[in-house]
Amino acid sequence: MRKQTDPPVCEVECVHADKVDALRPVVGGLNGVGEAVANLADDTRFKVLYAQSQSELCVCDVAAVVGATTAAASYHLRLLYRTGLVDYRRDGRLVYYRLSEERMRPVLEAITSYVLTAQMP
Amino acid sequence: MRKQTDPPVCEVECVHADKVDALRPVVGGLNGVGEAVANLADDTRFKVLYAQSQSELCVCDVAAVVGATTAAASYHLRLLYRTGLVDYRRDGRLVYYRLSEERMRPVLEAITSYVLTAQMP
DNA sequence: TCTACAGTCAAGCATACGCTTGACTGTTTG
DNA sequence: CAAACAGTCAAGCGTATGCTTGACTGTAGA
Repeated sequence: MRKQTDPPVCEVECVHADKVDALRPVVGGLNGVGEAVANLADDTRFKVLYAQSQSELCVCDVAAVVGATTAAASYHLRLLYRTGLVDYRRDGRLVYYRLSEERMRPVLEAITSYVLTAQMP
Repeated sequence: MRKQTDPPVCEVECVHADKVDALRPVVGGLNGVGEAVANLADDTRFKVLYAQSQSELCVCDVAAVVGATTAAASYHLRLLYRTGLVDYRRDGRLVYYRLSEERMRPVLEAITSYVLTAQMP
């Protein structure tokens, strides 16, 4: 409960209760969105994931494509694997990763499209 | 240049030069994608931006919708404004923010769709 | 003019993150 | 078996980030 002496904070219903009431249930369903998006919120990691949405690649190739060390590439692949976005298979000395969460593909496409059109003149 | 004594790092062309060569130019065009996505990579900030893609809102209402203090809402709105994603207008004591970068809308839709379908049984 | 309120801003804290480093695992080849 | 190599992992670093706090600005109404 809020005390009378608490700092002024707009509470439950504020200036436009209609809009707020309409939006709150929808926005409430977005819990966890930040964590989901965080998997893409880094240049190197986004590139890693994008590359694998295009082609199955070994760690070594991933590193070459995104311009990172194999340790850094492995670090990002591990994160992506732990969150279920990529899967891997071992073939001799090589480990091949690929996108396993196909539902992520439209997100990748929307973002790449956004970034590429941003560079237009 | 790499010295012979450097740690083993897969360099320019690695195991599958064809795939690497095909992907590198595309991936190279994605510089800055992490910074762009970082604007969405937080629960509160994503909700703030999503709410404004649906309706023009004052800071107070934004705070109520996402469940944050006005200071926190203002903090996120400032970031979004500085990166050009939202704009604002003053009306009396209230400040109304709204989505100004319409190209972001498909990205928001793709991500919300991804998050909402993820919660399906 | 005085009070109240919406919003802003800067300082500071606690935490999280990306990457390097160096040691280690597992596999192939001589 | 030994050497070479792809990849993994944990520790540690510098830095960035989200949010609180408290002071401040600008506007409205009594």
